[in-house]
Amino acid sequence: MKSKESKKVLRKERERQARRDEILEAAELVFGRKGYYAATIEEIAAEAEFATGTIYNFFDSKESMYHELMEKFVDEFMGLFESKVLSQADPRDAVGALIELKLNHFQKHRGFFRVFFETSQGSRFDLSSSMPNKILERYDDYIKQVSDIFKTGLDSGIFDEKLDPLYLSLSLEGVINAFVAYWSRSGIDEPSDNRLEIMKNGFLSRIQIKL
Amino acid sequence: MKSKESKKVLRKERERQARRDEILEAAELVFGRKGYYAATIEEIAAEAEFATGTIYNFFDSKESMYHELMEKFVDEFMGLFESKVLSQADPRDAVGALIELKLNHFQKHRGFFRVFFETSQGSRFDLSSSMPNKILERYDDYIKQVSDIFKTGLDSGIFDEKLDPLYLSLSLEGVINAFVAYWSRSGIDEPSDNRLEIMKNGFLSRIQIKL
Amino acid sequence: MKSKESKKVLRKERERQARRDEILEAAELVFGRKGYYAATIEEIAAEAEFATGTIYNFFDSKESMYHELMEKFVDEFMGLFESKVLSQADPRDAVGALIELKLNHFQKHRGFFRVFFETSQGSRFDLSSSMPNKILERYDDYIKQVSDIFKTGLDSGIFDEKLDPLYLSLSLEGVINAFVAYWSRSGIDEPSDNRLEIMKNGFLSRIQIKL
Amino acid sequence: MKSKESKKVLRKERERQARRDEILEAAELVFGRKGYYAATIEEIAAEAEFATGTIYNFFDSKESMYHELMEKFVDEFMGLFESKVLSQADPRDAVGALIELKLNHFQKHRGFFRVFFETSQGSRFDLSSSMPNKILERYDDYIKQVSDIFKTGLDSGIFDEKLDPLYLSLSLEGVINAFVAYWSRSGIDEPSDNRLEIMKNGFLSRIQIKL
DNA sequence: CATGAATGAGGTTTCATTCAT
DNA sequence: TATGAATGAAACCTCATTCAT
Repeated sequence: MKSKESKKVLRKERERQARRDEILEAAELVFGRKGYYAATIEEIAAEAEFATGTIYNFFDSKESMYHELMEKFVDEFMGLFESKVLSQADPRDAVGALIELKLNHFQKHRGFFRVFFETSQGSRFDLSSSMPNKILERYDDYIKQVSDIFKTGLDSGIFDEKLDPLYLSLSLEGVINAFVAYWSRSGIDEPSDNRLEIMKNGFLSRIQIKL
Repeated sequence: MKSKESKKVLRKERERQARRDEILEAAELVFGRKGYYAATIEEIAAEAEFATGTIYNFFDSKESMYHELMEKFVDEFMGLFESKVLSQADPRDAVGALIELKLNHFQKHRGFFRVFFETSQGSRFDLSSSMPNKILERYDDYIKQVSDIFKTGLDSGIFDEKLDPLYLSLSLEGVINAFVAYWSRSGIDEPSDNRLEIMKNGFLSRIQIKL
Repeated sequence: MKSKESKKVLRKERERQARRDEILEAAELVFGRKGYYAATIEEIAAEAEFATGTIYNFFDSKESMYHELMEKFVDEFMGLFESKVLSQADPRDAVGALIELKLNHFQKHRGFFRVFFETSQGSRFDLSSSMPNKILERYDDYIKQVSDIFKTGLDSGIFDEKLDPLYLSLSLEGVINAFVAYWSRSGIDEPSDNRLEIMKNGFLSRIQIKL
Repeated sequence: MKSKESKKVLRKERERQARRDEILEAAELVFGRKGYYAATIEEIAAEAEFATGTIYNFFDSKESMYHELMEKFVDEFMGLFESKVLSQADPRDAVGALIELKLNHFQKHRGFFRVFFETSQGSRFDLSSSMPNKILERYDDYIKQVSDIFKTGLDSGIFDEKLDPLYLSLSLEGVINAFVAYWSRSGIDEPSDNRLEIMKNGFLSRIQIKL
């Protein structure tokens, strides 16, 4: 049983974490709206309903806040990638799960997605910082894992043998990104099962062996 | 026959335009290297071998220079799109020509491509400005024209009828972008015929009616 | 006999004073380490093992805390000056006692000595405040008292008559300060009797009548 | 004979240097008035009659400006020390010249002297910066050179043999500093020959062999 | 009184833009 | 037109001080 004192400490710790998360959320919103440079700490603070200085009680700098956000974004995605995609035995299911995951994840982090995309496509904005490279490495790693899924499908004769796994992963990435961007642009918000079907059928049907 | 006076004016005008272009070229380089915000007028001026102030004899502001560059980028692409892609009678040739065009165009403007991509994917960096929207409109217009190509192919039974033209255009965009980004990231430079073949076969073979 | 109530009040008062002193001690440490500006209330609070806000239950501001510290430093010194130096009948003993006092006092408040020195040498850091001037006035007063010691010695033929009392006081100050600074710089800590002898002999032997 | 162009470049260079010097002068004034921390770039800029940003066309940062000033101060002093003091054959003349030099130099840089003193007495304000240590090293070097002067005098029997060279140098430093501070405090400005005599006689007569 | 998170004024620094030459 | 020094608005960040608990 925990002492009163220790409970109090825990509550404080929880509250602190909650405020941190609120700020991160605000930052995601503002970075998503404006991009890294045009976003100002003042705007993030206002969005989070705090004073400017308060932000610095939780984060060291604008840059580190951005990095944390980016990392959280990637971590969350990769966690789900492992649990929902890599766990699938059938490559077709894995690809389907991946499409679903990407659609959902980008739907959820709509605003920030664009900023992420900037950073993952060639190191933008601060070459001196090591973070973008870390992100890129993780991205390439992810691409490799997707390739392995396709490879399994190709080896087992499920997917058309004339295709290259890397080609397939990049294509899948590209197609999903293009659609997400398109839907995001057209301002339609609802996460539609319809979309999911379009993507799955569109992509999967193209690469499977025609019987 | 032109008068001496008018010839002189023309020469001056030509020279002015030449200097403008030099500056734009320098700007493309620097924006491509650093991104919009990290690029400074001073660096652009140095790259163009002019003084800082001189830039403002040709452009109103950093932003307008950027917009013009972007517009030029799009204009050039759309010009080629019309002359090389839309002119093709057979949709298969059109798609092939489009792939070739995009690869070449992005190869040529490698650095700026990233910046363009940032801006074309949703309105980035300055919502107050109307320019990004103009870009977006043109982009959507372009997508529509690509869709029409696919529609023609679907209607005439060349492409698999179960596919949606918009789906196909976005997919093509996405796939090419993903590959360009990947190749750009891996630092391999040579404009390879090989690549062109990979893309053409990879994409076209997937969507044509199997006989 | 004191009432219970009054005793309690006294105890509380004593405890309050004790906490004040702890804070002042911590402040002396931190000011000595970092100087006035680089010292932060947070660091002082941490050193005193209090929360930041608590400091303000005892002091109005960083500045007033600093002033009080400085005043305490001077008060303590002047108290000892009166009891140990001015009480000496023989000017030679008085000068010896003064040298000993300064060495000990600066040894004890080593860190803060530098900060004190900054402030005592002309009005440093905040001209709007009247406090530094009070310090300077007391310092000049002290110099006058030291001069009187020398004057007594000169009048009674103990010190060489050709010397000026003010000259002698300032010289004594300067010589001691230079040595203290030198020893402090070289990092040697031990309060050495040796040093005391060096200073006493060095200074006194120079100014006494040679027989 | 120089070309017109090269003359122009030289003139520009001279003017730039002149403006740099004006800023340094303003900085010396303000640092002298307020100390390093309380001095603001804005105040320095105002004093130099420039806009805030202009300062940064000449100096990298507040800190580097301060360092340059300090270094200039020391360089100038050390240059004169070599040419006017070390050149003296007779140690008595050397000591006399040193006293004169210090009085003049501190008279000239009255305000900054206090700041210099802060920094040379134990490293104040930014321990992470390497400059204060460099200053301290140079100061200790200087003390060593002064010691050598006294050593020469002691070895040749001019000064009283019972004295220690290091003791003498530190004493000389201390005495002069105390006097300069005193005179500076009392607000009397004129560089008086009288003062020079007081110092020379007061110090030199004390340490020479009485015949 | 003690706490420590929140505040926001103020300082340093950058850089697009202007303007006198 | 070309120049590049000067400008000053605006951004990031620190830290003395306040205040609700």
